[in-house]
This record gives sequence, C-alpha cells and structure tokens, in this order.
Amino acid sequence: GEPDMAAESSGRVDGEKEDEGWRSYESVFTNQKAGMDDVDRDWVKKVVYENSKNSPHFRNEQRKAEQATRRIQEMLRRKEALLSQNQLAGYDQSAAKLVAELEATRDLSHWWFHVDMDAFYASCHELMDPTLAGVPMAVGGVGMISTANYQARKYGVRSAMPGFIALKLCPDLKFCPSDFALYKTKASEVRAILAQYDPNFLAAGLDESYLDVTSCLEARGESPDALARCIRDHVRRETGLTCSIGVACNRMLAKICSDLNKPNGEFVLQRSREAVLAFTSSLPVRKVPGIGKVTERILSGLGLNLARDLVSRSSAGLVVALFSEKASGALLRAGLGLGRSGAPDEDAGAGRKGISVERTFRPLRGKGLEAKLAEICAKLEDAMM
DNA sequence: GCGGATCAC
DNA sequence: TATGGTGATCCGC
Repeated sequence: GEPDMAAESSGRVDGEKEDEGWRSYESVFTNQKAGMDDVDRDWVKKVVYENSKNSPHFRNEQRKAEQATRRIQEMLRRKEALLSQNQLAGYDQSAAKLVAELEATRDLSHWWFHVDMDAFYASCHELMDPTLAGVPMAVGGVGMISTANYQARKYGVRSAMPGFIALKLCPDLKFCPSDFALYKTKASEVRAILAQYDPNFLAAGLDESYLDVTSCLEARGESPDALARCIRDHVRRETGLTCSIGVACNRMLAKICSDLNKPNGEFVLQRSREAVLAFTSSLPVRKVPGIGKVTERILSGLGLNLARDLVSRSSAGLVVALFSEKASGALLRAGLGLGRSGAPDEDAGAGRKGISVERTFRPLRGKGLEAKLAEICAKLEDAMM
C-alpha cells in the first residue's frame, strides 16, 4: 500500500497542510514506561493528538504548558542576571558547603527493598479470569483507564489514558470495571507475606511496599539478590501475582530500582558510595520521585538532565540560587543519591490531614449548578462520617 | 490562611 | 461523544 499512501499525501488539496501539531504535543502517554519499549511512540503521539486537539481538556493542557514555559523563561532570565553580575561564585561556595553537609549524612548501613506489584489491578482481574491474560485488557472504562495489562501496553495503552483513545490504539481492547474490594483482598494477602520479612514494613498504596531487610538478611546469612528472588517467588507462589523489587541502601533509590527490570524482575544497587554516585551519574532526573513533568522541563532548560548534574561543581550553585531552600535541598539530595533510610517517621502517617470529594461533570450552562454542588457536598458529608 | 501548582498513585 | 479522584506539600500572596 505504500504507493497509495504516497499518492494520497501528495494529492492533497492546494493550501491544505497536514496537521503536524502532534509532533510537538508531548502528552504524558508517550514517555518511557515499563512494557512499552516496542511501542511506536510517534504513532501513539499522533493518535492521542488527533483525538485530543479540539477538546477543552487539550486547551487546558496547553494553558498549563504555556504557564510552565513562562516560569522556565523567568528562571533562565534570573540565571543570566546572576551570570552577568558574577554572583554565581557566592552560590557555588554555599552549595559546596551544603553538599558536604549532606554527604556527611549518607547512611549505607541499611538494605531497603521496594516491592512493586506488576500491573496490579489488571493482574488481579487475570487471576479471576485467566482468559484475560492472553488478550489486551485495561481496568476502567471508555472514560478513563487506571491500568493496563502488558498485552495492552504493547499498543501504547497505559494508565491515566482515556478509554476511547485506548480503543483507537487497540480496537480489541477489553475493559474490566474497577473492583476495589478485589484489590484490597489481594493486597492484604501480599502484605501478610511481606510482613514475614519485615514486620514493620511500610505500605505505600495498595501495590507498593518498603521493607527494611537489614536484620532479616543477617539472620538468614543471605545475599540481597537471593532474598529478593525468594520474596518474589513466595509472593507468586501464594498469590499468583508477580512483583518487581528494587534493592538499595535507602527508600528513594530502592523505589527507582524497582522500576528498572519491571515486570517480574529485580535490580540491586550495591551499597557503596561509589556505586550510588555511578548510579545517579546516568539517572535521568525524571526518575527521581518528586521530580515530575514541569520540574524536568525546568531542569532541562538549565542543562541539568541527569541526577548527578544537580550536584556538579558547575551547577550546584545554580540550583541553590534559583530554587527555594526546600526545593534545592531536595534536588541536591537526589543528586547525591540520598534518601530516607531510617525507620519511617512515626507521625508521618499519623492521620489524614484533609478530606475531599470532587466530580467531573458536563457543562450545565448555569442550570442546576446549585443542585450539583449540594450533591457533591452530601457526598463529602458521607465521607466524613 | 488560602488558592494554585505540582506530584504520586 | 468522550480526559479520574484523593491526598499531600510547597509557594506566593
């Protein structure tokens, strides 16, 4: 069909240009994700763009992107001002001091496991109906997908994607409505197993847990690799679910590591300063928890693409100069590969600090807005009881 | 103290 | 046809 395609694209009506907007439309659906190595990203990008470009949602995304662009330009202006006034040297000095202080807090004495269930919701449904495992399937509906199995990911279908767009990418996609009772049941089965390796393990959502296995390893006289394999086998044997495990000296690094050999794999980062710094030297900043799409763009604008760049002699001062104290501290820590390695803060998860209910609804053109508000308030009232 | 922005899941 | 919901934190007013 190639000649036909060529004829079609050259036979366009005069003055009509093919819409190339998709090339610059960086939706969240095209970045690298586990199971999506073989996806034709340009094709996905194009399909998402074609199905998005005229929607209110798209215009809102554009508004947000433009605002981020202005923020980045403002930071770059401040950088140029500092450079032209030769003020960076002072920041370089205070940054060097901060980095030294942070380095002194490095703790290599723990072994942390981050256990991350593979495509958790989708895998739960596959357990209930094994025929689902062989076909592309997503949890959710035409409105929104919360996760997709690996069959579906081959087509570019992924979490947080609207189902109607996923259907364009994969017309045979099967949907499973969410079943939180099922996920909670399976999650507690998994947690019962993990508690055998660290009774104080830290659950992060239904499908992620952090385990401090330092003492467990000593008691068993085992290597981290062997224990990770043992836990994954144990979970699979007793629940039928696979997981991936990241192993490192702190929770931040362990979390990054659990993603590296997903699904059904593990990654061990050796417990030495050299190994950690070598790791951050090739680690894209976007992999660091807390650095999202916007911060990645800002850092990229400053020429900072790898975590180690954040603490380099030439740019740590820039980070300190341009970001707030909290933000720069977090960035420098990330660059050094520092993270929490002690027992989880007692009062950190002490209690919920807020409660909210929100609903998306179609435009009401002023009519029925108060009724809608009352309805949502009633749901909030329920949630508070 | 509040609302907007950002981020994670 | 059509793009979720909850909670947390930070920051600038």
